[in-house]
Amino acid sequence: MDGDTVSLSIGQVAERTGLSVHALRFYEQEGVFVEPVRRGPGGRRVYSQDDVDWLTVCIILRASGMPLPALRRYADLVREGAGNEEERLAVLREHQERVTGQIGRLTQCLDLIGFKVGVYEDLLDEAQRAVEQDRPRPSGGGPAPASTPGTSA
Amino acid sequence: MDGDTVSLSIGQVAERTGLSVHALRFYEQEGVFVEPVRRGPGGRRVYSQDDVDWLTVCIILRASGMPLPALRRYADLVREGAGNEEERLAVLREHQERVTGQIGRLTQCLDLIGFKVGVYEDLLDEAQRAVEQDRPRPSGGGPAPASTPGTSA
DNA sequence: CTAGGAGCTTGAGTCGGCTCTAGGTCAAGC
DNA sequence: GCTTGACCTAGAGCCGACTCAAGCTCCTAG
Repeated sequence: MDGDTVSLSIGQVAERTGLSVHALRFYEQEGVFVEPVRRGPGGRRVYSQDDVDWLTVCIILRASGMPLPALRRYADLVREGAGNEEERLAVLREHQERVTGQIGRLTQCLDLIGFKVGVYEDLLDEAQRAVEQDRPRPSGGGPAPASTPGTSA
Repeated sequence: MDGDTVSLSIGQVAERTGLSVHALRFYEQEGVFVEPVRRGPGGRRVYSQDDVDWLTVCIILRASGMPLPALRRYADLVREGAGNEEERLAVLREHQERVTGQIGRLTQCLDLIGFKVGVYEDLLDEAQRAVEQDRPRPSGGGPAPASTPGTSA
């Protein structure tokens, strides 16, 4: 790999990961990196391609809701080296389940939202049709909207 | 409906919605309710079945990541009464897209996680097979795990 | 030689969404 | 009369994950 041949400043890493320089320093402090971040002249951080690759994974895990402590734990295990693959797997599996569950819950919510969107679309469609036919909407006898917040709002 | 016939204390509502009494008071303060919560003797809150139904919707919207301000806006529109259905629809559609996007992103993340889980499973499978055959694992020549954090860790 | 820009550290501030505390009212039961 | 328990208000505190500010060191260009 070319992990050794590239060396990036914090600004460059921020640019290509989308993380802020603040977040990068924060992550370092939180022990998210596998290797301690190297330092160049003047104490400046020097990142390798491997660091960026690792960050890419981290970003994905974070984006899917893995809490920082779990991420740190995972980094700890990787840092320890070979021999703890079961534990790494456990961390990943736990997160996998979290995400699967979350997707399931969101999908359920989406059903309800879709249903309500449909209700309002129908409502507006009808109103629109009434207008187009130059037939004033019945204002007293029709189905009264918003009378039962739980189902119609 | 039986919205008028039931009247519940804050504790009962907490019990049947799963929200805490704190959260209920907080939501009220944040303007999440459509009707101002009625008060009984001694200034105690009295909730109707409609309130509980509305809360059920709120819980689903919150669970799918709708921010409180959006929820309040939606409640505001419903409170205003008929005539603003387009706006309600807009709020719902916006949220619908948020959720769809979120599910998409989570699904992508899940792909990567599944991939990594698979890698570790294979790794451990192999190790297990080696042990069962009473054949000591090669410790120097095999594929070295964790050498490229981005893909193997 | 000085101004700008990127980086450094430490520590404080922010935001969303609750959660908890303090101090008080009220009704029921012993 | 006293305790208990559910409720009230106002306001403080907490958690996670950043984000920002102050005050410093460098290096480079004009």
